[in-house]
Order: sequence, then structure tokens, then C-alpha cells
Amino acid sequence: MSRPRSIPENEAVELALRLFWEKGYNRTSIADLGEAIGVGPSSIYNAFGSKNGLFEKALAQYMETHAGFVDQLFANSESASTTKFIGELLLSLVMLYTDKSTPPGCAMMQAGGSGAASDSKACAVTLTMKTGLESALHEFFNNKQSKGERLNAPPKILAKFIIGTIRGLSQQACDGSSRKDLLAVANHAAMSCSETT
Amino acid sequence: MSRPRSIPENEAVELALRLFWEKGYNRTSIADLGEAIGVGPSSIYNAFGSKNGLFEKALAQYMETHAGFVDQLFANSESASTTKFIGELLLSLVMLYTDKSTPPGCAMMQAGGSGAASDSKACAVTLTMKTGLESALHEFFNNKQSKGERLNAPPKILAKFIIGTIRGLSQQACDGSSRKDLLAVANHAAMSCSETT
DNA sequence: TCATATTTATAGTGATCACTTCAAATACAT
DNA sequence: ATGTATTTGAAGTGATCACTATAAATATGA
Repeated sequence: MSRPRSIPENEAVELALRLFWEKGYNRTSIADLGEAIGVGPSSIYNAFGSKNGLFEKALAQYMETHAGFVDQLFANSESASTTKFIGELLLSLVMLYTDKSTPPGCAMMQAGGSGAASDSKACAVTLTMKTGLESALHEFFNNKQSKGERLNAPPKILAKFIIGTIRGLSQQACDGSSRKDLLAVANHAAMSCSETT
Repeated sequence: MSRPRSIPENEAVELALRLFWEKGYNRTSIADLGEAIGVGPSSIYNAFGSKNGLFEKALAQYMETHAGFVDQLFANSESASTTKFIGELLLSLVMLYTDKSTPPGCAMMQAGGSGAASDSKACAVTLTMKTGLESALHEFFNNKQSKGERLNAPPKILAKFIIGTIRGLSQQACDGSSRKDLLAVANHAAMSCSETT
């Protein structure tokens, strides 16, 4: 009964994600997005409401598609040792951050900036996600400790340590560190959490 | 013979540093800087040439004044164990990043952004500084290893690990983590480098 | 006192930004 | 065919940006 969209929403969101991932929120303009998707600005606003609305959809797609393994790992975290779980988590993330078919680094960590260089609105979404990941890690370490694993620091501290490590890995991937080096860094960080060897 | 400056250059640079430190390079406008310093834009351009010129002077002042202890620590690094040196370095940095008389986090790490969210020109200066710090750490670990200390990972990897940890500490300071928690994270990271206890 | 060298405030430049307006285009139900 | 609901392209809006042009303001040397 009405004119159809010129492009499926999923494809448009994925194209937008690649741009945000590569150039960040502020440096990606509506004009850039329109050119990449192949539509004018009015189509973007009609479909997503605002630049920030499109960014949120893009990040949701990132978390579901590219970083979906994180949720899966946490779902199976009961059956692995602390070192093995953290090791697999960090290894998988490094593989994602250094995948040559996608922009370097972590879309969630990098696209919205952080702290002083934060991209205003975009920062709010990503900060929520980071807080969620830290909470999940905190709970994971709590669980392992209550099951008798000997941790090298309190769960809260280890959660912050791993979050910091992940952010560092993402930034170093952006700055050009090799996959091999970052895997070694990830392994070292994972080994430091628990006495298990 | 000529009209004098309305404000000493050092004071102007320090005021600019605080702004860049707090809001980042892109989000700090010439108008903001002029208002804080108490001069118009033409004075800024006359004294510093460009926004980026002022930023570079501000960062140089940061490295010399606020973060000057880093060079001092490295100068005396021969006489301390790996764990002790890295521990003191990270501890001092956390104290700086959580000092309530200055903006949170690290001016060098945060003001220019990183990766996707990088602030174009500003990123170049800070990237050089980060690379320099990584090289210094690499050399430090090389030294310790050649003196017989047993490291838990190759020097190059430990250097990247510590750089990543520092970046994480800065970002978490920006996001509101407490000094106490970050000190514990720093201590854990320092302990993980060498077998020394 | 007055010429000189420099800094200053004021106003303005073109570029870019997110976002809007609006009429033409489109595909389906009737 | 024709009406209808929606999307689309093109043009434009006001705001903000880094930066500049220009002439008045200022303190010193003569």
C-alpha cells in the first residue's frame, strides 16, 4: 500500500556500524552514512529518528552479531576454570579486534570515545554496556571464589583489571599491535587472575 | 617598545591544559580557551599559531609538570626490582589520575582520544608519547631480564601489557572508579610481571 | 611628547554539522 | 486506472567550528 524501503534495515545498520566502528561517532556524519547506505538524510531520519538512534541500533547489532560469543561464553562459564574462561574470553576478543575483515579494535570501546574525548550522547550507550560487562565479570569471579578457586585479588578488583585489559587490547589493536603480540598479552593477563596453571 | 602580553604564557598554557584535560581536544573550542584565559581568539593565534600548537604546548607542560615523576622513576629504575618499579610507576599514575585538584584520568591518554574516536591532529602528538613510553618500558624489562630477573612474559609483551593497564586505569578513573580500587588493580598488575614477591 | 612594535578586541569568513521541509516517486489495495 | 500511505531526493536551516582581517590599544625608546 506504500512505497517500500530502498534497502533492508539490517543491511543499512551493518553499513552504519562499519562506519561508526572505523571512524567513531563524532567523525561519522549523516552525509557519510547516507553515502555509504545509498540514501539521503531524510531516509535515515525517517527510519531511525536520529543519528544517535542509528548508532544505538548499530551497536546492538555489533553486540549480537560480532561479539555474540561473549554471552555464549558467560552462559557456559560454570564448567571452566577461571584461567581457562578468562583466557578464552580475551583470546576471542583479540581475534575480533584484529580481524582484518572488520575495522580494528572494539566498536563498543572505541566508537563512542571515553572520558574527556567522549562523544557526548554516544558515550551513554557504551558506558552502560561497559558497566554491564564489568558486573558480569564481577559475578563470575564471585562464583569461582565461592566454589573454592584461589584468586590472586578480590573479585571486584579482578573485574576492573580485566575490563581495563580489554580496553587496552582494543586500543592497541587500533594503534597497530599485531594479533600475535596481543594474544600473548591476553594470555599473560588471564594467567594472573588465579593460582590455577 | 611594544605592548606586553596580558597574561604570562605559562599561566595561559596551564589554563588551556585543564580545559583539554577535562573536555578533550575536539570538544574544547577556541572560544572556550579564550574565555578561560581571558583573551580573544587573535591573542591565542598570535601566541601559539593554531589550536593544535597550543595543545602541544599544553601536553608538554603536562608531561613536565604533572607527570614529571615518570622520567624521574625511569632515571632511578636501575636500583629497584621489576615489581617495585612497576608498582611505584602505576601507583604514582593512579594518584595522578584520581587527584581531585585536576581532571580525572591521564591528559595524554584521554585528551586526544584513540583509535576510531581519535581527535585527528591531536592524536599524532599523543601517539608519539605513548610509543615513547612503551619503548621505555620495553627497554626497562630487557634490562631487568638481562640482569637475571625472571619475568613472567617476554619484555615486549610485558611492555604492551603495562601500557594497556595504564590506559585502562586512566579510562576507569574517568568513568568514576575510586582511587582505592584502582590502586588495588595497579598492584595486581605490577605483581604479575615478575616472579619476585 | 611622540613614533614604533606588538598585542589586543571586534567582527567576520567559509566550511561543516545534525536535522528539517516538502513535493515528487513508488507500490500496493481497490 | 486510481487513491493512499509511505519513502525518497533535493534543497535549505541555524548553529558551531577553526581561523583571519583590521584597526584600536598599549607600553617603551627616542
